Formats: sequence, C-alpha cells, structure tokens
Amino acid sequence: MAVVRHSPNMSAIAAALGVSAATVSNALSGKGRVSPELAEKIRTKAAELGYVPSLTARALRTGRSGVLGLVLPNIGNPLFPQIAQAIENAAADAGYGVLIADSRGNNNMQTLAIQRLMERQVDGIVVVPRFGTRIGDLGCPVAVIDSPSTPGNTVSSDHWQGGQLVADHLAGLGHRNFVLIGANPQSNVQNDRIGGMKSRLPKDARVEVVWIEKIEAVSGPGCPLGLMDKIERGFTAFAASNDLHALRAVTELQRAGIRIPDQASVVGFDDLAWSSVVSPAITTVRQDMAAIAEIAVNALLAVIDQENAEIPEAGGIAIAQHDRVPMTLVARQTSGRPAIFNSQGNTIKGEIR
Amino acid sequence: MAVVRHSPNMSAIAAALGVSAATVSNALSGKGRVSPELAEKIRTKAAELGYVPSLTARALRTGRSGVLGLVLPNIGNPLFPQIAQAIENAAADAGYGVLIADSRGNNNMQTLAIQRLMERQVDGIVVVPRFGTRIGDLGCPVAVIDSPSTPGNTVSSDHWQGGQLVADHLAGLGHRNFVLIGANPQSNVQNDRIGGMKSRLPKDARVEVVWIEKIEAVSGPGCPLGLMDKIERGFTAFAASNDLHALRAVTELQRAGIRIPDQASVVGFDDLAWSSVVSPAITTVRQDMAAIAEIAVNALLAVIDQENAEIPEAGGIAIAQHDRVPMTLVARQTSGRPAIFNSQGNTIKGEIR
DNA sequence: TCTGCCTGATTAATCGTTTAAGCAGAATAT
DNA sequence: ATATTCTGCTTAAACGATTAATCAGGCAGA
Repeated sequence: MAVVRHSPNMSAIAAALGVSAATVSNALSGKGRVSPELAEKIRTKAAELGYVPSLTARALRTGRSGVLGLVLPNIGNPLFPQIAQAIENAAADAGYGVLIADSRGNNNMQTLAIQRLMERQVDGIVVVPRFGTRIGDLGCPVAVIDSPSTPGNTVSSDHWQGGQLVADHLAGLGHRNFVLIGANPQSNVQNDRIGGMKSRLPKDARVEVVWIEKIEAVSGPGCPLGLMDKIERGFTAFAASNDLHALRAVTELQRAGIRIPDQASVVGFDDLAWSSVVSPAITTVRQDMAAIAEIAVNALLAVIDQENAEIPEAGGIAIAQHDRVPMTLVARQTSGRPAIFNSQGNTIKGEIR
Repeated sequence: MAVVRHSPNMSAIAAALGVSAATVSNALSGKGRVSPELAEKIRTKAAELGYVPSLTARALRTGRSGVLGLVLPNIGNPLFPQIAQAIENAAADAGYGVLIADSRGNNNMQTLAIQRLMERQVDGIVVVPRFGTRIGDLGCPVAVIDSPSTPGNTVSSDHWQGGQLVADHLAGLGHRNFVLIGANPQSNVQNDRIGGMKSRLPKDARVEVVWIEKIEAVSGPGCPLGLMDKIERGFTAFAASNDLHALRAVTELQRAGIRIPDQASVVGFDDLAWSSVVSPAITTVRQDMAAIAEIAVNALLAVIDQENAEIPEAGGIAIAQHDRVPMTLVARQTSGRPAIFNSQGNTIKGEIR
C-alpha cells in the first residue's frame, strides 16, 4: 500500500479529476472562469484528499507571506500578553500569522529585530516602539501603537482621556490631594496619562508627581517610594501611570499600616493580570486592546493592499482614520472617599465606609 | 536612473558577474565546487548589492521554513513573557523565527492553533500544553514543556525540586505550620511543586492545602482565601505554587494587618514581573527559562534534522537527554523566622527581627 | 597518444502556486 | 452565413532558491 507521502498538492487534485492544476487553483480561489459544477467537484475532492495549500509556494508566487511581524520594546513587559494576544487574534481573524521579535531591551536591537522580520518577508510590522525611538521608513508597511501624541502613531488608547477618567473618579470621590506616580517622563504614554489627570484636577487640588526611575537611580531598584511621607503630609489619592506602580504603592502603604481605601486611594492603568485578585482589588483604567489591535491590523492590511496594487516601493506608515480608542475605568476596591481625619483642604465631608 | 526594484536575487548577482545562478548559490552556501577566488568575488558582490536570500523560495525548495511555532495554554498568562522571550531568543540564535499561536483559553482551540501553525509549514512546534490535554502525534516535530511527571515531556523545570527548595527554606527558618496554596489540582506543574514541598516538610509539621479554584467556585473569582483563619489557627508559612497566588496571599494578609515577614512568611514561584518591586519583595523560586528554551529548541531541531534525513513521515515528540532543569530560590523579603507569639508546635525559638 | 580522474563551472529540473495568454466550441450579433 | 463575443478550460511562464546531472578542460598515469 502506498502511504500518503506528503499532503497532496493541486496537481494531485487535478490528476484525480483529469483537469489542469490551473483550473483547480481557479476553482479554489474563485478567481478565474470555472463552471459551478466543476468547481464544486474540485472543492469536494480537495476536502476528500485533505488538501492544504502550501502557503510557502503561494508566498513565493504572490510575494506575500501572510505573516505579520510584532515588535515590542520588551517582551518581558507585563502588558505584553495583552498586546500579543490581541494582535494575534486580530491577525488570525484576517488570515495572518504573527511572528514575534524581541528587541531584548535595547534600541539597536529594535532595528535588528525589524530587519530579521523583514528577511522573513513579513507583509507588515506592528511595532510598539521604545520611547525615545522614531520608526522611520522601514521599506515595509508599519503600524505604530504608541500614543496619540506621538508623531506617526497609527492607533492607540486615548491615554489623555484615560487620565481624565482617573482624575474625575478621584475628584468625584472627594479627593483634593494627589500624588501622581510615573516611571519615566520620556514616555509619551505616561506623559499623556499624567497630563490628562492634571488637566481635570480640581482648581484647589494639591499635586505632586513622583518619578520612580529618578528615585531608583538614587536608592536602587525596588526601593520604597517614600509614599508614607506623602500620607503624613495629607495626600490621600495616589494615581499611578501603570498597575505595576499602583501595586507597588498599594503594598508599600499597606505594609506601613495604611488601610486602603479608607486612608488612601490608589488607582492604576492597564488592568494587568493581578489587578483583580489582590486585596484590595485595584481600581484601574483598561485599554481596549482588541479594538486597538483590530484597527492597527486593518490599517496595516490596507497599506499592504494598496502597496501591492501600486508602487512596490512604498513602505509607509499605516494611518488609521480613528487613531485613539477610549479607555474605560474599572472601579474596584482601592478607591474610595478620603477619610475626614486625613483630608486637608477638602471641601466635601467624606465618610469612612 | 533605474531605481532598485526589489532586493536583488541570485540571478542579479550572477548576471553582474557573468556566472550562473547555481554558482552563486554554491558560493554562498559553500556547498558545491567553486574556486576560492570566484567565491570571494561573489560574496563581496552579494554584499555590495545588498543581497538578502529569499527565505520563502528556500523554504519552498527545501521544505523547511526556518520557523518554529509556539503554542501556549493562554497568552494572557503572566508567565508568557518569560517563556516567549526565552524561546524567541533561543530560536533566533539558531536562525529560526517564532510564530505564536493563541489557544484562546480552550482545549479545542489548542488543536486548531496547532493546525494553523502547521498550515504555515513551521518546522516544529514548542508547546506548553493546557493541563488535561495530551499532545499526540501531530505529524510534525514537537517539543513539550510541561513537567517531568508529564508523559511525553521534553524538558521543563524540576518543579518537585523547586518545591523542596521552598520547604527547606521555610523549615530552615523555623516554620512548622504550613499552608500550601495551589490553584488547580489537575495541573502537573502545581502538583509537582506541592508534592516537592510536602516531601521535605519536617515530620512534626502541620500542613493544610488550599485550592484556589475550589474556593472561587463558591465565593467567586478574586475572593478572599480565608488566610486569616489560618493565621489564627497558628499557621505561619504560606507557600504558593505561583507568584500570583503569593501576591494574593501577601496583600490579603497585609490588608488584615499582618506584618510580613514578622508574623507570616509567604513564598511563591516563577519570579514574575512584580515580585521584586512590591513591598515587601516576594521570596520566590525562579525557573531558568533560558536553559529550558535552549534545550527545548535544540531537541526540536535534532528531531527536525533527523526527520529530514530519514523518513519524512515521523513527526515525533522531541526528547532531551536532560529533561529537568533545576530551579533556584530567590530569598527576598516575604520570608523570615516565625514570630514566637505565633508559633505553635514550634521547636526552635524564632526571633522577631 | 589514449584513458581516466579531478576541477570548476553550467544546465535544467524541481518545490507548489498563481496568472497571463491562448484556444476550441458555443452562443450571440450583424 | 459570417463575424464577434463569451465560456470553460489548458498551457506555460513565472516566483527565487537548491541540487542532481552534465560537460569542458587540464593533468597525470599507462
């Protein structure tokens, strides 16, 4: 008995039906002129033989691999799962595969990673750039996910609006003394979030900003952020640019005996994996990654199609008509009314709940 | 001026030098018979023209795509970044690309994800299986990363030994009352970790196991785990099968006013992103992902090579000669000697530090 | 000188698709 | 009745590499 050697190809189907391979191709793609009956016969025969098209051969012929590259500043980032999952799903829905590339935490590698992807002839690249880097003309369609305030951004969350959500939430609860926590002022995303927060704070609010990297540069990584000092000075609301920092704040305060949210409120961003299971569960602002990924992938595919139709030497940056997707606040347990005994310059009488 | 249309191919180099394409191929691959001088000329010309080989064409001809698939139970998992990064690095070092596939959290999708990868003719697949699923003959080389106690496992951390590390650490600090925290008893990884811990606990130790999913089935996701009850009953050591659960324990205890590590010690696994920055920083057991990834990828490549040399219809599961890589304990701030006032049935006098 | 071997190249087939071009017969138009 | 357009299919040429087979000389041995 002859064992099935490899998966059958178009010629096998053609031979089995006594037609030409071209006809099989046309029938399966629905492109050329094939009679409905024959087309049907071909399709059933293909299914019967378990035909699987060779994407490699198709790629060679058409010059399109059906694969998208994904470059992130740092695969180790806790936000990576969300992004990767969303992009993978959006790409899969569009019939594309996703090739990942790690820039291993440094800027040169980002370029190298992109090159490696292009050698594998990806049709386009989705990149979440490291801050401080500009994605230029890569000679390949690119979709950039960063922040609306980044030039060349394709689509991203409306981080500014997200910041406003946080400010409104906390101010609405009665807070007037805010500590804003960021990591690095160079990041557009963080700047937007913090800028958005500041833009909505009440006029009589007192605000201080803490930049983690500055503190760590002095006291070492993982060091305390000096939040108890803020508490003693009457601050009640801690708004971090990130759930990781929010978590850090929560544990630092909790460890010092502060009850959350009774004595202090903490809010983060991104709804990271642990945010809902710690005690108390963290109030956060969530990105609609599925929407972002879909918009990014679609914008990318649009550029790819257009490039394919016109000049092959385009390689531009994809631009979505709708470039900022709104964020949503998820109120959980780390935010509440400021306690009376802790509120200075507070106009409304908050209750301890 | 004619602009460079696309990246030049072998024929372009051949034409520029007045030789045949085959010679160029031989020169660049070093396979056929080419005079050293000509080979050198070809190489410099290739560099000069900026020649990039078409991996697609090569894949079509050789039947090998140079791409590995990576399938995980859930891309959203916080461990994903570590695994993905390690696999990507190991694969890149071996000249391979990595295509990711999300099984979107359910078992059927795992099979589908694998199929999608195979359609893209990956040369092999690295899979971290969902628990409860067996990876059978896929018709394609597979490396399984799960646990040494899983049949068909290629390589993984020695979770049992990791568990022993935890037990030794805590027992060495003087603890005698242990709460072991797991999520799901079906997971081989978690069972190994917990089994390893149990195997090294002192004979006079008191042990209780908490399964999170059981509790959540009753009280809902993210609910308290009832750890204060354990504290009141004299337990001082909380060993979780995972940093996520450890963090959950830390915050739950902290929130209730327990000082860590003075009144209770907590240990986790995996050294997840936040473990080093929360207060107190979490003592954990780290996996050597780089080693695991390298072993897995190498074992996979071995099967690929062998399959390529012999019968094309193999598709077996890769087996590494060294299938378990040791874990290392990272002692941080959540583990310490048990306080005297809390220690029941404790033989040594622990100090409050 | 003739045979045989080695060297350094070329030729041509192949991988599996896609697709432009061609072609025979039927249907329609003039 | 003849010219034209469809229709349904086939032919054959790509895509860019790899590789087995071939071939022309040069050189050594008999």
